[in-house]
Amino acid sequence: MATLGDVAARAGVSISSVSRVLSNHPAARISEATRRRIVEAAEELRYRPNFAGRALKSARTQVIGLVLPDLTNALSTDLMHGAEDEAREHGYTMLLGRSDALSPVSEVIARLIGEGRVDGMVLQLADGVPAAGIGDLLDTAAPVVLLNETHPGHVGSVALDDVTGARIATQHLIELGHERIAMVNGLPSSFTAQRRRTGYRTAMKAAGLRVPRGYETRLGYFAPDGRAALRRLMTLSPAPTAVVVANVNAAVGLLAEARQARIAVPRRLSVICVHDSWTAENTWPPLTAVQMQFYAMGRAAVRNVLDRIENGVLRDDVILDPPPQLIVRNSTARPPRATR
Amino acid sequence: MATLGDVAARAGVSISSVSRVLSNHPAARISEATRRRIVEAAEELRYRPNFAGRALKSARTQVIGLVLPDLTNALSTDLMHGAEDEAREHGYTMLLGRSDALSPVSEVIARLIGEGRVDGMVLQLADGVPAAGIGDLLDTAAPVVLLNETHPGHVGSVALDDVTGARIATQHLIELGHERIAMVNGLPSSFTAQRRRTGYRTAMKAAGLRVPRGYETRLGYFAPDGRAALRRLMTLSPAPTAVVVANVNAAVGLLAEARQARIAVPRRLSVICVHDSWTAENTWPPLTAVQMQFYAMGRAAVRNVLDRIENGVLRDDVILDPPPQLIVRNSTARPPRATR
DNA sequence: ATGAAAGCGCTAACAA
DNA sequence: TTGTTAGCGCTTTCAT
Repeated sequence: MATLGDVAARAGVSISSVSRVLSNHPAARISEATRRRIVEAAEELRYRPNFAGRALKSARTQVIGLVLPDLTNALSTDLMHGAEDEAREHGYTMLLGRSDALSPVSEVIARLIGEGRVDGMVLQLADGVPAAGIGDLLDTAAPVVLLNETHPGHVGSVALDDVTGARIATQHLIELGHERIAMVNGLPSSFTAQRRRTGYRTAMKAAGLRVPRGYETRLGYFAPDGRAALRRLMTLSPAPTAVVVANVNAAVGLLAEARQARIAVPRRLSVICVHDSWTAENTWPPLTAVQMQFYAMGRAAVRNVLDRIENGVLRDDVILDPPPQLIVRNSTARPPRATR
Repeated sequence: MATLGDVAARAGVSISSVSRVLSNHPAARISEATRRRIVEAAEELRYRPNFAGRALKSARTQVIGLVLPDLTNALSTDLMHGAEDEAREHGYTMLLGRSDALSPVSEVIARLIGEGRVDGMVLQLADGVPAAGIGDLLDTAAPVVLLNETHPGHVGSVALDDVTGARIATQHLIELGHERIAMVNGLPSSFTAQRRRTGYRTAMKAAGLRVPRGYETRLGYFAPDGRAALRRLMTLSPAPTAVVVANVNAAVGLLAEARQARIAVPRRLSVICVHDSWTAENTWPPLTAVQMQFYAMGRAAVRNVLDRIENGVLRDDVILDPPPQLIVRNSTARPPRATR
């Protein structure tokens, strides 16, 4: 690979002139002729600035890490796209990482920030990883912004408006005339699950509806969790006529379980979920969902990190605009006669 | 962040001794006492080797890039896990990248390899990106291994045994007694689609079955493509009694479309797909599928790159072991009476 | 307007 | 066994 020295030799100028021209130094006073010779030489040699050299000198990598617990979630895609778009517009590159049992958060942070691989990072903890344990990990050389999570004493987070999302979902069922509305939620330790629970309870309370014992399950966000939740709910008496599922993947599982148990959706049970993705369009019946703004969250998260890096601004963000949006498909309907 | 110099000062030794100890230099003859003092000092200062410094000196990053067109495919997860496991075992870090319209392959390669960010990379092209255009991009400073793709004159690729996978799927339908078997495939330009087509045709020919005009659609691997394919197939006369779908996402869409068009699966139409994922368990009916070995492919891809980097070995791999595996669920059955 | 030179953190060849 | 030193590619201050 060609270095600055190679380009300088070819253009017949000094290394520093080449550096000034190729890195668009603003205060560089370079004659047009020299500039042209340099640019030409660089192109001929297909010069590319060496990442390590630049990073070593400037103590900056122009890289932002995005660390997620599970990358194969249709929702992560939107998030990543938003983050990448925002990063690219500011001249940064995204480095996608994964955190799991084998590479715990502390290890990933040490590797990315401790070794100087990134200038900052966006971190989403896996459900069940207590934010409590990561306290001092957040006070590092580079800013860490938490996604859908807060940590006492740590400023720098971005979250969706989960409360509103769950409230919209619950209200939709209430408006259809349901009164026995259950909630299938994520683990109790999950930050988003707690907020979605608040949205659900707020809407129920505002409508003067009770939440009977057992109407809230908190088993997790995956398809098998949704299946298990439905089995549990249908043993209750009276059984719910509608259910708010806090996550689209769990809803897909719940719907499949309903088929198997011969519970007609939406005739006997209405199902709505928080989160939308292509899978929701391809269930049967197609899932009514509340679309959450993952793309916007991705952009906001990177903006939050960059504002910290470049302007020293500390901030907690909640994505209010655009707001969560109800997408009505076919898994919700009025409740069965008997209960009205 | 602490540097080698800091550690050296604290331990009262020279920088090079510290370097030797902390990077486990094999031929280093260091007294136990010194070694202990150094290790202690490093721990107290929470020393981490600076990535840029090390990379600049050694011209190695110990990073492998994994660049995929779309990371939110349940199948990519397995692939990534395999790649990461293999990389970690060899002391390498994975850098996940994405290639799409905004950051075309050439741009991504230039950035990762041209700027020296990775020591090698695994690249999967998006369907529809002609491999032809990437010729000289592959002759770079670092090895590029293609996933599910080959390029004339380029050695270094890893592929699944698509032919066998599609053959197994087709044979399953044949064994059930089907004779009018259609195939819903990916785009004609797709490498995997071509190979799966071969598997399908081989099985059909071996069984002495014809492939009537129109029985092969090649619209793509996404859910809407599967829907469109089904609509097209059902206008044919005679219509197929079974269909091999080349991808699980397309199969999910096809199944939803079948519901909507009131085509009973598997009573009137059997559906089997190549690829398995959690979504296949949660359709209705649950999808019979041929599981492909994505995890193994991920491991093999990284091994291929590392063998190239560390031993100079050039190789094209096809994952034969473990072989594709039939997972029978409920979307396949014997054909309807009339056709037997 | 251009060049010389120092130094970022690290490794390794060489010296002691 | 341990230390000194050069240099990887780059940016930037200081000279000219």
